[in-house]
Parts: sequence; structure tokens; C-alpha cells
Amino acid sequence: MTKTDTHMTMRVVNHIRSLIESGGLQPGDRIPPEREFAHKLRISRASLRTGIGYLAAMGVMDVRHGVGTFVADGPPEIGKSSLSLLGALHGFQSWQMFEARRILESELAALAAERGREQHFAALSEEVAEMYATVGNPMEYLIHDIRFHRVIAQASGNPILAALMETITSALYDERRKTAERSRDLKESADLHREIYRAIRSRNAGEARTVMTRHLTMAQSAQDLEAMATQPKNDGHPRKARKRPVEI
Amino acid sequence: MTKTDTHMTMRVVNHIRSLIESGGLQPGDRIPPEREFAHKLRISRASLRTGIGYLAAMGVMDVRHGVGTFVADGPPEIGKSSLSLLGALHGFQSWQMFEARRILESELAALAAERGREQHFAALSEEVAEMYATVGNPMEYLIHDIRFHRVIAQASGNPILAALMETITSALYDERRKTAERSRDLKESADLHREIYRAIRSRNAGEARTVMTRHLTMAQSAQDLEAMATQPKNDGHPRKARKRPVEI
DNA sequence: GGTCCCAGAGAGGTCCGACCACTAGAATAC
DNA sequence: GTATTCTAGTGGTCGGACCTCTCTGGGACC
Repeated sequence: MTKTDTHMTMRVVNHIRSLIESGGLQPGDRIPPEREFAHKLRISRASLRTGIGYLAAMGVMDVRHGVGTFVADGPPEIGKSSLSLLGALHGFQSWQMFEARRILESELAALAAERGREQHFAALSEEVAEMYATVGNPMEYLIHDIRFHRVIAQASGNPILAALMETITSALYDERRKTAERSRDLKESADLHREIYRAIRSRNAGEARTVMTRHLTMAQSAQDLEAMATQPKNDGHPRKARKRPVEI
Repeated sequence: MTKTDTHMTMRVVNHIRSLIESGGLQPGDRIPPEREFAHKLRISRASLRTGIGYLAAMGVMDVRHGVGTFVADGPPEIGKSSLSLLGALHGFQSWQMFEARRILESELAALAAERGREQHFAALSEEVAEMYATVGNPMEYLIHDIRFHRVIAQASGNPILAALMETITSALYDERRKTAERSRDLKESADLHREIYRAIRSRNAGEARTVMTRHLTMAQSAQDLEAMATQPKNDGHPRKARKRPVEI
């Protein structure tokens, strides 16, 4: 156990954690106003806010100015906002993100083939159709592309893997936003998505995995070409921890 | 872009983010004292602390009472502390965590077989030997077990996947701490680890993946047996968002 | 000369109480 | 009935006081 006593922030976190674990607090629920809650916990409002801030940063709480503080609703997010920062910090390479995505999504596709339900197949079919319909509009196309992959993640029946995928892809899109796709590639992309859809619908897990891998490998090399001459990579960390505070 | 102006906390986060991305701040570096830094940014110390707290929650900063605030050093962690909380919140099932782990580690093993270096092989060999030496001591054994998997993650050459694995396994160990393993299973476990090691050393990616999958599948069913009659699962969320604050 | 102990400096942690800013819903005006 | 304005409630920011922890350097002691 981590020290559950001292450290106000941990006191708050553990209090709320136990409320969640006991089921007393469920997604969408609202916690009492800060002043009231702080008084009830016998701590200052500032400390309460520290704890809530911690939970909010982890995606567990949702703080809305002027409205209240709620337990996060919607799909789980695992360190979604932190990945790009951690990436900058530890020098994650673009290919590493692609590799992670390729592995996750391939397995997700295989699982979707095994466990997907009719509703998922229908949604996938719908998105494929939309993709074909928007090959001339990269902006629109991208939306359906994202949705397609998201449906697969849902169909996999494993929310943890889905959340991990979401984390990676959103970080990837941050980098990708600049590289607008050329629409002549989109037809090809749509074809691949259709293949993936068919493999999943026919419950052919191996095929789904294979095609998904192929799709993402192609997507990566396509983007690599566009990027080419980009930022200088800093591989090894020439980190020399400075004890004196950095000049800001 | 998210609103980078208003919201003091985001101002702080973005300021530090840009410092990190520009290389002005590196792992291990120390940021100025709160009072000084706050004054320099023209914000109150409280707001600065909110922002720092946010970054600390994401694992980007490391705040040490009485010492100072540092940019996180050591291996990256992605939402490590949040997963168990998110799990309680979204009703993650134990088998889902195992599945995620199985997938990640299997691929990690395959990658390690392809990219591992001599130093990794040596470390793996060392840990296997230690495992055999401690089959009579589950506590000690576990340490080397964990190290073994961690070395594989490093050898994979993909820190992102390694960090994801670390997140899952640490959440898993939280649950597992109660179920002490019976030492008669450990010999069998050590044998499997040795097989994994051999597959990796001989650069047989497929074999490494297969054996790792087998190992983790066995580990899961072993633990399932021990657990058996546990906590009641709440599958579907009968979530009914309450607008009125919950009674605490 | 080396070792141990302790006070002080410097850093983060907590608290208070006031005031600002936003949101949603009620009251009002048209 | 609809549009506008007001207001209560809630989170956000502030600054400034005081507490607690860590590290370190100087002195007492051996």
C-alpha cells in the first residue's frame, strides 16, 4: 500500500477511489461542491482541489467550470493526453508509434472477427460505404477512417486494448494533422478497409489480422514518404541531469 | 489546438511542454522553485502548482517535498497509476487485462527475438538461472519473473510498447499480490521461461511469440483457479447519471 | 583527522478567505 | 410565446501566512 494517511492529495484520491470501488460513485455521477466536500472531509478546499486535479489528469474525473465535478463518463482513456508529452520527453520515434499501433490494431481486428456482433458488422459496413463515397474529400474520409477503426476496437470486446489503441492513434494524429492525404491514395485505402471488413464479417481472424497489418504497414510507409526530410532525431539521450534549476 | 491562452493550468502545461519539446528541459532537470517560477510566469503559486500537479499526475514531472521539482527521469510510464482506478470505474474484467498482457508480451517477445542484443540475452539468461535457483521461494522468484519480462520489453526496442506492458502488468500485480503462488508450479514456470529465452536467443520470433502466449495463458488459468469465488462482477453499467451530488 | 549531530536555509505542502468567471435556470420584458 | 436579463451556484485564481520535509555545512565530540 502507498501511504494512505498523510498527503492530502492521496487522501482525497483514496477516498474517491474507495467510493468508486464500492460502487457508491458511478460514471456520470456528480460529487458535492468543492466547499461542501472539503468541509466534509475536514480538509481545505485547496487540498481537495489538488486531489481532484490529480484524478482529472488521469481521466477519472471531469471538472466543468460553473457546473460541477463529475465522474468521467464515456469511454475510458489511458494517458491519452500524456503520450505526446512523454514522447517528446523520451524521444519516442514515429515508427515506434506506428509499430505499437500496428500490433494493437491487428490483434484487435482478429478479436473483432472472433467476437464481433451483427451490430458491429453493420457499423463497419456503413463506414466502408462512406469511405468510398468520400474518396474525393480527404477531410471527410478521415472521419470515417477513424470511426472504422474505433468500431473494430469496440467489437473486440476488450475495452483495455481499445483504450490503448485510442491513446496511440490520437497521439499519432497529432503528428499527422499536417500531412494531408492525397485523394488518389484513398481509393486504395478504402479497398483495404473493405477487405478488413469482409475478413471480420466472415469471422476469419487470421485474415483480419493479416490484412490489418498490411493496411497499417502501407499507411506508415505512405506517411514516411511524405515526411522524409523532417525534424532531426535525437536518439540517445545525452541527458546530464542538472541540479541547478534550468534557466527559463 | 486546444485553448492555449486562458486556463492557467494549461498555460503552465504548454509552457513546460514547449520547453521540453525545444530541448530546453530534459529528463532529470530541475525547474525553478515554485515561488520564483510563479513570479516569472506572472501567475500565482497556486495556479502554477495546479499545472505542475497535472504534469506530475501524467508522470512527466517528479515533485519531491523539500527538494524540488524535476522532469521525470527513468523509464516512461503511461497512465500506470490510473489503470486500476479506470478499471474499477469502467468495470474492466480480469481476463481482459490478461488478454491485453498476453498480446503485448507475445509481440514484445517476437520483437526481442528480432532485435535483442547480446547484453539482453545475457540478462535474460541470468534471470532464468535465478528463477531456477529460487523455485522454493515464491517471493524471490516473482522478482526475477518480473525482471525477465522487463528485459524482454527493453530488448524489443520499442519503449512505447514496453511502457504499455508495464502499465498492464503493474495493475495486474495489484490484484495478484494476494494470491501467493504455490512453489510446485514454479519449476514448470521456470521451464517455460527458459524456453522463451532460448527462442529469443536463437532469434526465432515465431517461436518466442508462441511460447510466450502459452506461458501467459497458463499463468492466467492458474490464477483463475486460485481466484474462483471472488467478487461479484458488475458487467453492464446500470449507470444512471445523477445530477444531484452523491451522498458521501 | 574523522565522525556524528543539529540548526538553518530552502523547497514543497497546507490552509484561509476573498474575489473572479462561467453556466444554467429563473425571472422579467417584450 | 419568445427573447432577454438577472441571479444563485460552482469551479478558477489570487496572495500571503505558516507548516513540514530534505539537505547541508559547521561545530562538538571521539
